[in-house]
Amino acid sequence: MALAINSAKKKRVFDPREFLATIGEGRKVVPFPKKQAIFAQGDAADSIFYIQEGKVRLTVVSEVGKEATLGILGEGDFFGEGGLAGQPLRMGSATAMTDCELLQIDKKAMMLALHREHTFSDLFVAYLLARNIRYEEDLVDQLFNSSEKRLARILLLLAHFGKEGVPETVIPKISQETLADMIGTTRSRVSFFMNKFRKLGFVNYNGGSGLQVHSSLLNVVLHD
Amino acid sequence: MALAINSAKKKRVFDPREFLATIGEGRKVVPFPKKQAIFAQGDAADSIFYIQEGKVRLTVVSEVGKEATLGILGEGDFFGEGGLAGQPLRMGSATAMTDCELLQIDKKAMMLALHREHTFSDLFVAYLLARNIRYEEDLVDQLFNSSEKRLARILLLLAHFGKEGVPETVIPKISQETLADMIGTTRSRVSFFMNKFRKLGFVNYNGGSGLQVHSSLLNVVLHD
DNA sequence: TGGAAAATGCTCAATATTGCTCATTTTCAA
DNA sequence: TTGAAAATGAGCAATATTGAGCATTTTCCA
Repeated sequence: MALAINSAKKKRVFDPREFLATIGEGRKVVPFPKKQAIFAQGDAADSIFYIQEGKVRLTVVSEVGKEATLGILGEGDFFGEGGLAGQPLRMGSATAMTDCELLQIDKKAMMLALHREHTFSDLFVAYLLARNIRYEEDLVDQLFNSSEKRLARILLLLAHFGKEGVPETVIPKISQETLADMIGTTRSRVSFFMNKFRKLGFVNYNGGSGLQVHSSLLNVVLHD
Repeated sequence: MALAINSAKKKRVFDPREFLATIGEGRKVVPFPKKQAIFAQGDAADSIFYIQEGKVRLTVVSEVGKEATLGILGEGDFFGEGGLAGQPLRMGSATAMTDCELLQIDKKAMMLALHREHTFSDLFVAYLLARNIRYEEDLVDQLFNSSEKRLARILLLLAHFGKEGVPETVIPKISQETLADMIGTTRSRVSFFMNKFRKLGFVNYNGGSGLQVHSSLLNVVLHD
């Protein structure tokens, strides 16, 4: 499903970690081992998270049990902010994809922090704006593109989800099932297109754990 | 296409209009007659808008000329905020659906205003959070539901897009073409489902300009 | 009010997508 | 290392969707 592969890695004039550390009460650093659930759909939404380290996957499960992946977030991203908008319960689940170090902030403490420090408030607004733009792009992608193009787009995004600025041509392990959940199609389809892409030389993956993406070639798929 | 029928009508502890009026420089009230373009995809994005009165439609056009409607906004909504996040150009177009009275605020003035008044900053953050939630819902809708369900959902949302709290059972004039753009399908499909819904008694529309929605019945479609 | 433009309802063939199933291959923890 | 679980590649019939075209009906403005 239309995944948001965020990574709020901007030039750091202001270090949110440093500021967040100054929130006394209502804040704690929590480590999560790989695969652990951070929160589940339906839990009370009384805190928000900031990723200090690691990758987190956000998912939603439909009434009939279908799963969608709404985003894969990385260092510098916030998540679980729905509570701030008055949502009493988590609308989806969050799971650690790698070992993570998260900063968990109580809703109340977060609101106070937003008032205390303009720079922090600015950072949060910037984050929300970026997230909005990303959701909008995902939506547009869903509305305009076929599942083949959506797959190509997600692969490209994943390929650039590497370290600071350095495009990874090798995508970390990700199952076809998850890819299907990300672009809103079935695993059949993903398998079909992945093999097509492979035969055409757009991607490379042979048993090995890594998936190699040839960005410029995949771009062709995206733009017809 | 996955339209966001927003309407930021909350309890008003703080009147944004009043505060916005105090921004001296860099702010002006602009009237837009029905159907007039407010800005177009590709324009410079150097201001943001606040809707004082009227309805505005946000659209995007794809490379191949397909059009998507990203949202229909109403009183109390902001739009064109992409510039605040650093987007130099408009990523889509905004058009007045009715006669509108908009407050246009320069990017710089907006940023100053966010600093000057905490309450305003809070309001804007709340708006962004609400928008995020809405985009997320639209995305989930796209990922999970068939076009028939998406149409049902949009009709329900439009039906509740009325005056403060009072659900409208009659939806203002909206073409099947626009509906198709909103849910990401073709007019054929919309025509097909609209007639199906009509035959089943879920909606009513006979030439007359209004479309009547039987919410509880349509809800059945949505939940199978 | 007369027309032109827009919107609607329908049909149809060509595709795309789903939702299975099944046989292998890979991965991973005990 | 080994066995169970997860992931993959394929095939296939049933559906859903697209993208056209075309005849009416409605809308709306000059």
